[in-house]
Amino acid sequence: MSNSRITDLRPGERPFATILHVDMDAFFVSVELLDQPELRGRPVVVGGAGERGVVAAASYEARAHGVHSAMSSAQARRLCPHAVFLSGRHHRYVEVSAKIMTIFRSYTPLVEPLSLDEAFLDVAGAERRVGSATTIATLIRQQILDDEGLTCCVGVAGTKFIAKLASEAAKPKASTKGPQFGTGVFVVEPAATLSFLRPLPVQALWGVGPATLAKLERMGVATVGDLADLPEANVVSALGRSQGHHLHSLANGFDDRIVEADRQIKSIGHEETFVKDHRERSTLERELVGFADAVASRLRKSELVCRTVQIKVRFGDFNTITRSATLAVPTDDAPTLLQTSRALLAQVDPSAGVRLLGLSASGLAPAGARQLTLEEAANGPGWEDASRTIDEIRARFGAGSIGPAVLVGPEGIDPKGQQRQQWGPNLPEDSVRPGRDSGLSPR
DNA sequence: TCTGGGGTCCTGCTACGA
DNA sequence: TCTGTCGTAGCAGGACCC
Repeated sequence: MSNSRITDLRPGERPFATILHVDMDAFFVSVELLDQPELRGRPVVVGGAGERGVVAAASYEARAHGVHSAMSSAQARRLCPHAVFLSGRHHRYVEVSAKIMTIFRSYTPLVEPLSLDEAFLDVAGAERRVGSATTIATLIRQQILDDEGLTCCVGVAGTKFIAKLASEAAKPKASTKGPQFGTGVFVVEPAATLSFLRPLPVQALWGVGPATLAKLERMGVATVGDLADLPEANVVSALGRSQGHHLHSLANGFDDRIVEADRQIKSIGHEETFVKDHRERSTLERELVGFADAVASRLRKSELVCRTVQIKVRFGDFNTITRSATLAVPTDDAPTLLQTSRALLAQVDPSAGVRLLGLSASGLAPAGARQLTLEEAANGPGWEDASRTIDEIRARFGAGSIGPAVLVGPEGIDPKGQQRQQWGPNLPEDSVRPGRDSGLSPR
């Protein structure tokens, strides 16, 4: 690396590629194939088992038929009727993800998980001990394969954003002849950043979705290079100051975001799409009991309290509204969340039919920072003791062992917040089937 | 025939106090 | 006392990500 090159570095860019973006291949599907190896080679779809679900992950065999994540389950079934549809086991993915993150942390403490199946790693400090970033990327891939039986792709670059694009370039591609294997590791040296970046379609930029893409297309922007060549003022005028500046910087290869190992969560929520739209307020209020219990439980598990309570209501026509309120005293208890969310729900007319209801808590702070109310100071905490006891019982006997009486049905307690319905409303047990042909018979 | 769940971040508007 | 300005907080909605 010459000195002249170093002076050419863009803000935030390392002189060498030391940032890794690791992305697991079709993670949820791959975990399912570990546990059900007889499904290997077949089109497998995780998610979309219900009527209103969407696809969370698709195997490369399913992708060859045009199935992709976020597609509605109905469309996925039309494109690939012989696929095996699985409803997903979130707890299992969390378990495997934790093992993978442990592997990452054995190389560097600077690990920023983005989701269960991807993370940024800053390996600048590990290079002297282990080897170059490319060597580390190769070692990590091999160890994940050896220890967990899973494959992944790694992008290596001088910034987070380029590393993420690089991992995309390393991925296998689906085709009708089966998956076309990628390189597994793709390195973009800082000197090659612009030549790698400029030909990419502008939607490759992080933050360009359908709405922004439409605006950019109206400006004649098709590639990242097109956007980079525009005066920043034009982009800011079209997209607003923050987004305009951000995207223009990314298009020119500038990205000064660091790998943050200890990012704080900003909100905790739970929402559900119902199998059928609900029109009765009493039904929605009953759902809120479970949501408040789930959110409060997660707040306590994270040792956090919240100041803001928000409900989200999506009607049958997909129109979505939110209502929020800020509490005088931060809380982590279910009765307060329930009382507040019910008051917010009272502002909403559900008669048009509610498709989805959600409850979230934000304005989070460490639980120790909570001030006692005058009442609590005088009488001692009341509900807090009960909440702690509930948490202890759940830790010992499982999430469904105790809960609000109103949620007790013939099957026992329905524990919300266990990711039961992560990819859409579940159908009754006997109507959720893995593919049209039971999913296990030979084709 | 549609469009999940769990998040983050940003923008525009309004209210309010200094 | 009235009016205008400014900063901030709260609220609602939108866009985006995996």
